[in-house]
Amino acid sequence: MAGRLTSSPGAARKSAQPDPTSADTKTRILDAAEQLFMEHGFEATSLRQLTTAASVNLAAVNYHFGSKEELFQAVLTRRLDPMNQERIELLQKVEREAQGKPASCEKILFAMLIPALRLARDERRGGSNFLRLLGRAYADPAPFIRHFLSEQYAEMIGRYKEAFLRALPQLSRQELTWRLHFVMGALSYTLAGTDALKLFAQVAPGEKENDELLLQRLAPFLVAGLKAPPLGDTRKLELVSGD
Amino acid sequence: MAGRLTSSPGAARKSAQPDPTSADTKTRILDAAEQLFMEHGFEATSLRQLTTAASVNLAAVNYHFGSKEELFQAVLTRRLDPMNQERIELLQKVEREAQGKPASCEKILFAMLIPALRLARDERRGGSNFLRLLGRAYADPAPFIRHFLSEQYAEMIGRYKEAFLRALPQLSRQELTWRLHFVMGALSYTLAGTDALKLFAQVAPGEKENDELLLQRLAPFLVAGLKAPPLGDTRKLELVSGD
DNA sequence: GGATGATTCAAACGAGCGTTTGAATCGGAC
DNA sequence: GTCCGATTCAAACGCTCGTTTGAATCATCC
Repeated sequence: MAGRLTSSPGAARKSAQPDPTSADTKTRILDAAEQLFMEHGFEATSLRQLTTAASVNLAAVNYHFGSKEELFQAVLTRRLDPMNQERIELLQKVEREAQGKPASCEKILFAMLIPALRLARDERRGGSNFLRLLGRAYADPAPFIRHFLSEQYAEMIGRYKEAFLRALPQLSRQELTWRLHFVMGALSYTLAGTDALKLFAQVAPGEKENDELLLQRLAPFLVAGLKAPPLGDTRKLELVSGD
Repeated sequence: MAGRLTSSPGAARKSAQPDPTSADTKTRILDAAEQLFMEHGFEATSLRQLTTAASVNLAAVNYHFGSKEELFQAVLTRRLDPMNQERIELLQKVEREAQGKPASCEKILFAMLIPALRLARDERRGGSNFLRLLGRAYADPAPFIRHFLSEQYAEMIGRYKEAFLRALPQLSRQELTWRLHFVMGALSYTLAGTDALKLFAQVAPGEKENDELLLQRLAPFLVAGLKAPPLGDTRKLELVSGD
């Protein structure tokens, strides 16, 4: 048996150009996995098609990552870690600029959206492919994916919740928890979308509906939802009354 | 070979009680499939565990439904068809009561949510299990699922879009298309949720956060988002400016 | 230039998959 | 009581899966 976990295996190589075929084996696997997991999902992507697409040997995945599951986590962590770190830093900057006063709801939300948008526009970091993968991972029932994501998101979400609580003092902590849930839902569903959009059709096909325009439409929707009067302030909804 | 597709195979039986083990074979398969597809997703659910859970023979799925994919569609269609039909009827009722004037945004939205809520509360129709399955199906990349869902939803969504257009004349058709997309995102993500909620934790564990309360929180959020001023009315968001 | 450890490779492993088969069984009609 | 189509059943088919193995290759240092 080769020394699979004795030391970080990829330590021998030196540089990595953005050339698709000449890159590091590890990187080639990650790139192909990002693409294929996004297109077909985790379960429906086989290591054989993945390693073929990456032009590496079948055994390379288990050698470099240990297992298919660990590969999936590596694919996510490569982009998610820096993105969430950037979100935290941006939030800190927003709060610094507010000088003790609560930052505005809009600015907090933008601090959350901007790193996602930057990532989507950066082809060197997977472009919008990765965000679509992330949106789908969010809805995946596999327990290891759910546990992994909740760990990756816990700190970032916690910090944003505190910031929103100060910006929206009329909301109880519980009410805000729900609304952040809705925000993440609309966001991840939208990012995962593209073809789901065809449900609603009529988006002019020639028009470049790029990610920036998308978030420009999403932001006002979410800000208005976050600022809506909480449940108790309006009359109770009459749901499920008799016909 | 038995006459697999010569006539509707289940036509010999007569009555079906809600007893879990004494029901129709077809029904037992559908019930088990609903549960397992919800828990593990389509790909990760094997016909062997499914037929074992339903206490039927392995071959019964192919005999009664033809294939695993067709079974999945049958699981969806059993609940989705009536629910979307109810949504359409409820919308017609709302528009009738408005007597020519555009119906209010709230009422249109409620007409969409109420059938989902009714289904969620009806244990005989799968309760909230099915809605969770539906939320996950919405994010599934498998093409046959996406095509199937877009067909199932096309008419309902189209009618609601026209109604919302009248209720929200300040929105362009394109803007509304996006907002309905966000609405469906928040809705399906929320319905698929349950354990995703633990991302945000702190929802008191003893408290019965049932589906009614959930939609009571979701509705004001969505209404506010739908009514938000469209993009052009506010200053352009300054995304991705330099630091 | 031989030793050493990291990496790649072809091949195989055992398991589980969706589906098919053909016989056994059932239940009502005649 | 016999027939017949509908249904159930145990067994197998062919295939693909993720993973493992042990030898071959490569790069590096002494």
